[in-house]
Amino acid sequence: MRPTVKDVAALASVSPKTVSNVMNGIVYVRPETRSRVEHAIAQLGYVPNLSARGLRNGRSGVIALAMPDLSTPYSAEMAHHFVEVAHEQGWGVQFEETAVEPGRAWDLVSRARAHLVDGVILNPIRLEESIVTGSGVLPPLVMIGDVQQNAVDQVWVDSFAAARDMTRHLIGLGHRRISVVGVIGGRFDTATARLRQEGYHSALAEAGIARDPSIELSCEAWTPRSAAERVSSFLTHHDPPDAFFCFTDSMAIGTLSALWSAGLSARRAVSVAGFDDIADGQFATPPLTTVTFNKRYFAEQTLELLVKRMSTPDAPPVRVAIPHAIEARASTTAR
Amino acid sequence: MRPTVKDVAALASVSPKTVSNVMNGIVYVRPETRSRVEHAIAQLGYVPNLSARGLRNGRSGVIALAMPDLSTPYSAEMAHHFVEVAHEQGWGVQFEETAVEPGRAWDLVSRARAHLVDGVILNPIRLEESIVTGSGVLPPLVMIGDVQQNAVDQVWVDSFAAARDMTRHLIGLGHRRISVVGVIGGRFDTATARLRQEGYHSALAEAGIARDPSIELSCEAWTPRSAAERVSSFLTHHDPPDAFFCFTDSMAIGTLSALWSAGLSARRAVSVAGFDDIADGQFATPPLTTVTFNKRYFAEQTLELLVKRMSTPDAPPVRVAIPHAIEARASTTAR
DNA sequence: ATCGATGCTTACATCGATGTAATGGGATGG
DNA sequence: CCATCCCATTACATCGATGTAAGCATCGAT
Repeated sequence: MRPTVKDVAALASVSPKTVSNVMNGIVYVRPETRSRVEHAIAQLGYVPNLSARGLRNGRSGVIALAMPDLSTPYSAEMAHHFVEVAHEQGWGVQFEETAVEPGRAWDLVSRARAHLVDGVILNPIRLEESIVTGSGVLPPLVMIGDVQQNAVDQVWVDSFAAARDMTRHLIGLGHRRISVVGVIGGRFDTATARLRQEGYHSALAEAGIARDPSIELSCEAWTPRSAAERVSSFLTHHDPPDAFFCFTDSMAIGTLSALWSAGLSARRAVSVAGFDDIADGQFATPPLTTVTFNKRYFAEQTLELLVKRMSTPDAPPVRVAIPHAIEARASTTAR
Repeated sequence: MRPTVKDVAALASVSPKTVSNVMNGIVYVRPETRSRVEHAIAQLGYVPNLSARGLRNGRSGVIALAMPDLSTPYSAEMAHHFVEVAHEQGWGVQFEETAVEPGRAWDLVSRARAHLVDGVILNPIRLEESIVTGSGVLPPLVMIGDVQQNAVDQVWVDSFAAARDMTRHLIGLGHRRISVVGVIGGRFDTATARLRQEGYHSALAEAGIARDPSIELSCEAWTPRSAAERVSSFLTHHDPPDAFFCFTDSMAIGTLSALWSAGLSARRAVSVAGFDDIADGQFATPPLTTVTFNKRYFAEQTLELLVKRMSTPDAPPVRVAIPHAIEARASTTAR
């Protein structure tokens, strides 16, 4: 049977509350009493029951992180940083995946309200209306990503500006016929895709390049497979463009693969750029030019917002933009 | 203020316990009463407080997953499957990373004992003696990976056999001078590296090929970067081998990158094989030959063991091996 | 020596859900 | 029409930690 405060108290000949005082360290406890209690704790191997503590003071010390799909390298890197930063501050992190089925995000928010988690970091693909307009009070919640809303705190990278900057970069290298991979289309429509597409259009416009819908390629999913298939089928019917700007590194990797299959060396013939700066992008062949941002900083800012929100639930929502930059590597070259 | 069973009970004109009975569904409740209660629950937006429930019946409904580094594609894919399988069975999953600092795994086990999690899935790199020999009772615990022990349940892929099979595959393609990447050496020493190295040696021996320590390359970490650096420096001093067998796909990707930088096309000149079958391996250039296994099945088996362990803590430990296979792709070709 | 103040420690109630044992109402059979 | 049994429902206690307010020393000052 696991020892409780009672057992510790009995062994140390004090009351349960004194044990609690020793552990929480807010109230002053005589040094001699303290050491007796600490000794008893060590001797019994006592560990506080967090369910009981959570019930009593309404905090579990756990936050939830909801991402569309944990298995993608991008999500994994973000998750890594969130777990690290949270851990350093004493938080546990519980995971959810939201892409698997609709409504998952809502489940999660419910669980938050069930007090198993004290707050939620949510990365929606689309705006789940149910969350923001949901009946009742929302748990402390920070959204990450591009979804446009102003009901809750949000941390994001400016997809529009970043996509515009990347397109400018490609234009600066002398490319004119720049294909984009991952635009909205078919069943696929996300805030992120929309914004990146607009950023691309904006850069084209300012350079006086006409849009060509036939080289704006949509994918069923933002995966290497989907991009590879789309680009392959494109290449069988069209001349290769000067460059491919893929809306994620994963799709860029798929695109490189498709070019390789088609016998086109990305270095010589066609530039390829990505977005997200995932670790493996540096080791693609050739190393991938991409949009980078400080993921660790992103996680820190998000957690800071979340913790603030916990203490001041009624403060007006805040939006924080994380700076981005173009990381030029060998996959994009001058024409 | 969040509604409680009491509020629901009052609204439905029943007792709190009846509300509980409706929700847990074990005791029969008259349909009319049931619907009245359900209506009240919906109307109030009632969600049970899991801390309270956890306190009362000693279960939190959450398990912990501890992996060395969540940001690697391999860990991410495994994590994805664990989260999915667990979710389907109603479990929440809490994450920990163990590679960051020694002792992290032990913290985790403590937290388990604190009843915030009902069980732990642990992927150690080395055997943390403290865990198995640790004082007191262990929480329900399943280890995944190659670490040799027989104190607790374990699920694993037979690294020795798989590495032997892959080496046989390369030998079968006509390769004789087969370099391995990721062997133990320097500060780096893991059970997995050791077993894969032994499997490699075993296949060499049965083919009558002499071992050549100068082509057994150790890396500081099992990352693309580390492998790329190691292989690059190797290639500046030695002739390229017939093939590289990398102990993970991540290292294989780094190796491909190094070969590319050195101006060697992996397709024509040098075969490269990996291990783990991460998603991006298929989209490497060329697509990566690798050791594959059913990750979803791995997760299912692990969770099954964990749940069994929860109900029968004193049953003898079990070890489950997950079948593996060689997935031959374009990165390995006949000589 | 007594009063008051200071401050460590204690008893008790509480958080919310649920197992246990008792209660009450209704149906059935004689 | 009454006794009996059955079963849905209820009152109460409980899980473990901790806030609240009372209690009890000890010490200093008058």
